[in-house]
Amino acid sequence: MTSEAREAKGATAKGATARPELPKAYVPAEFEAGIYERWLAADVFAPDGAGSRADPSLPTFTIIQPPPNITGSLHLGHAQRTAVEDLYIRHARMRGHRTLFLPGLDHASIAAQYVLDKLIATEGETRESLGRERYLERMWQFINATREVMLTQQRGLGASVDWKRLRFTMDEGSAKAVRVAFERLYRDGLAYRTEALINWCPGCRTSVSDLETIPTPETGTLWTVRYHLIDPATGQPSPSETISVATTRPEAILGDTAVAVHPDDPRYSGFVGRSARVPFVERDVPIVTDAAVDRAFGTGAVKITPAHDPDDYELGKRHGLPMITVLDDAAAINDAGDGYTGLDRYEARRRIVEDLDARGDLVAATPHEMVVGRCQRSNDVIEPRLKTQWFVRTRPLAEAALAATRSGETRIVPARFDKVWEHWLTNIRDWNVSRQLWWGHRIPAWYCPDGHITVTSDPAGPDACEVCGRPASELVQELDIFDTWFSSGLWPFSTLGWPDATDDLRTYYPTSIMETGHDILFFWVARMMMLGLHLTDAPPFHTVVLSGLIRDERGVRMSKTRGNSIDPLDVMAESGADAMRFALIHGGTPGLDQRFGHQKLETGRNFANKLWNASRFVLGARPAGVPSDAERQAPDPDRLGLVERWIRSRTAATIEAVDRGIAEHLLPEVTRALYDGIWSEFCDWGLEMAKARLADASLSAAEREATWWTLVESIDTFIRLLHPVMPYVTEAIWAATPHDGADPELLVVASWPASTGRDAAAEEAVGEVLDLVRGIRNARAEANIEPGAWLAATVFAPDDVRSAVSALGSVIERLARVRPLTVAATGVAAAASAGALAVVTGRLEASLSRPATAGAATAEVATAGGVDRERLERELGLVEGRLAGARARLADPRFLERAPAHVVDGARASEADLAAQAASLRAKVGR
RNA sequence: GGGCGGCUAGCUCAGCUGGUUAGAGCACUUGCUUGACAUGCAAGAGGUCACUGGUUCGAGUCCAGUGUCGCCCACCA
Repeated sequence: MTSEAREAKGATAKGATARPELPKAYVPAEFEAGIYERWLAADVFAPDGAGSRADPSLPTFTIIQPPPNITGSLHLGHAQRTAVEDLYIRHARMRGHRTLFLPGLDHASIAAQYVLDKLIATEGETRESLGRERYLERMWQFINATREVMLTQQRGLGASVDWKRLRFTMDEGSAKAVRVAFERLYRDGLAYRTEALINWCPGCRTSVSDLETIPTPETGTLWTVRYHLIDPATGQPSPSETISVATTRPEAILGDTAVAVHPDDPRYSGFVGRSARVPFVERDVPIVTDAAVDRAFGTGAVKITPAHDPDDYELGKRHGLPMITVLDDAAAINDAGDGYTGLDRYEARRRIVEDLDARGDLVAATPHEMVVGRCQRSNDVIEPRLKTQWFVRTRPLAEAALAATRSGETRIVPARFDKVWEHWLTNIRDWNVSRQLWWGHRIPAWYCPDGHITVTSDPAGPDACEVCGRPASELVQELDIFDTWFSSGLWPFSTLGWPDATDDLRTYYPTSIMETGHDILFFWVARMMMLGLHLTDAPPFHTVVLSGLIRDERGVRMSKTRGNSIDPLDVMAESGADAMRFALIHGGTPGLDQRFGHQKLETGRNFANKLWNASRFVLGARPAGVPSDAERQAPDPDRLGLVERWIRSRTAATIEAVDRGIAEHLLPEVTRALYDGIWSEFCDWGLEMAKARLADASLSAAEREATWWTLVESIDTFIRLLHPVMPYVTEAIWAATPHDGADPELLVVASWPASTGRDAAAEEAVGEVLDLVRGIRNARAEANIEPGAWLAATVFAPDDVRSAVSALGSVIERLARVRPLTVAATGVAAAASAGALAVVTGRLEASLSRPATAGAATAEVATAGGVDRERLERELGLVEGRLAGARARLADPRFLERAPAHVVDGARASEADLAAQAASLRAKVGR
């Protein structure tokens, strides 16, 4: 039967298509898209998909994707998120777990409005000009476009998500979860409405949380202003009696309701209890004492504006001071600021300073280093301001979150973030969840004319005021929406159907790993934890894995405005998704930021290319006796030589290292183990040794087949191990490699390899021989032997390794380019023959010379002086140095006494080897 | 004002619970179209592990402190 006929028959018999050959060139763009389509067609991503091979008796493994903001396209940070999450998911899937990787998108209310406002501005529109309804229509239109871009990017990355479970924080499921969550919190006394000092962004026209207020250092001005005391006799300000206060915000004068001094400050003791007149508004305010006043700052007297400063607010509450709001939504002066009404805050400031100066009450103006809060989104200076808003009481929620991490129920990786977590949750303040925006979930609270509050999760709203029974028709719903992070905070369970007791919730919750950037630990992770524990009675995830941020090649944080952001699609088009995933994972030390640049991508692409070509070689080296459609089989254990045993042992070592890396969440260790195992060991040595075996005519056909099956086995193992990192190239190779009956059609659902165990004897013997090969190559290079020249060699080996060296003869010949090769007992030729190159490595030695040829009697290869002394002297120096070190250590009784036995034994063995090596080298150089 | 992190080869970074000679990629030098791969192969050069002190038989690794860069938290007018 011809091979073609056999292949055709095999294909027919098994009903399978013939294995394709790997194309010669590795071009990721040519196969990546097709492979993703095959995965989708086979329905292998979903835990309950038709192609799933999960073992239902194993625990489920769930990752809910941190939903990217729907405001635009994905950047490299998202790509990194996805790469890491997909690695965990693919690994768990191959281990047979039912895995759910649930994709999603976040409506990002404030960020989305910020982007859309800019967009409609180019069309000559504003939020106000459109009105709430048309604005929201416009928003949906906008996000329906961005959504497609983002989902395309996700597919390109190779994310093995369950698309039929795709969720959005503005979908009906999320809306319901938000309503129910809020009602629960309200009924449990954990959500309340009150007037409080909040952070107001005049640009976004909304309040923002403390986290969204970025403290920004700035050089401002500290103005010293004179307030006139009231003369008790006349009730009028005294021209001469004054008290000077310092302020960085003169416009806030308009809202002053007191002047405060320290109770023990002798400078002002006479003023306490009297009144001072606030300029412009001509209001008389008391001079009060409060220990919060810093006597050393400014003049030691401070003007108090309770409605516009957090310190003043607290002080005002303590002293029962009136709170006068002087700024409107746009941060212009309102009606309370008589004479300045309508002026922008900074214009008002300028005018007030001028006017104070004109009155002669401006004492000083000095530059002042200070910190102002700016809006995370718009960068506007935040104004503290009194507003009636909804808050979530965080203290009890935070305590539960702390208990979960302290007990180890939930673990944070890397562990050092525990401290940050503890500190933040211990000092947490109540969470302002009201936003005066339109794009988001409207707060389900209704108010009746008497001011009663009714909260309900019923989408139709309440029937009546739950306090006084007024009918629904008289109630008005809150206009404010929720902070976008409120819906995100429900994400791990709202996506699984909560508040309903769905199958998904029961099966996949709590989730396994929450992987995200450390920059949103508080914004998001802490809130999911707090809300999850309260609403579902379970911590929403077992492990929090915090990744670093992606920076550009110069270490600058990537952003679109800086113009240094990279579109993952561009990267993938150029280098392939695999290369990008490898680079992102390889550089992602847990919790640390990484710089990302071209060279790292090249490393990834080259690595994929290496594996591709190694696979091509192995597949092409199939011995004649093995049919092309043969099922994959383990190599015959009775026909394994040292080379095969070494390859299998090193492959097992790679499996172990990869398993360890994943278990410990040290993903760069995973890629490092794969890179070294595949490239530096398997390709550089394993394949090269195997070539010698495959070409060795003295071996039986069965032995050569065992060699080949060993290579196939390693390739098979490597593509399985590498699949979670580089899913495409490994799947492509899988299609071309032999499989057995237990293997599925697609690698994505193949089983995870198990270590076949290490072979210490083989590793040791081959290791010694490889050292010798390196030594010979080195000597040849230094002696300027032509690379192609064959030298005759005698290898001297101690008794216990001599047979191993002999068995590896063909390997040594091929790799060191020596022939003929003779193996002799150590000590047979202690002194090198004249003109021969001497090589001493570890316990092995070699002597190299020109093979005798018909025409030339000379066998000299070394430099004119016979042995090349210089090199041997240098080696001897090194060895003697190490020997001296080893002896010094062994001479120290405290070392012998206190170091553990295996360390001492190791030192003794090393001393013996070094001594022998030194003796041999000394003999060679004639010392 | 607290807290955390980085500081290791020219560049970018590994180095887990302390154990002989500190690694990789890129860049560099020399030489190779060796029938898997020039997206490659071989050989090589390059580091007082920021500094000071301590613990230890032994410190890049642990402790204390210093410097420097960066990040997080924090209501001083």
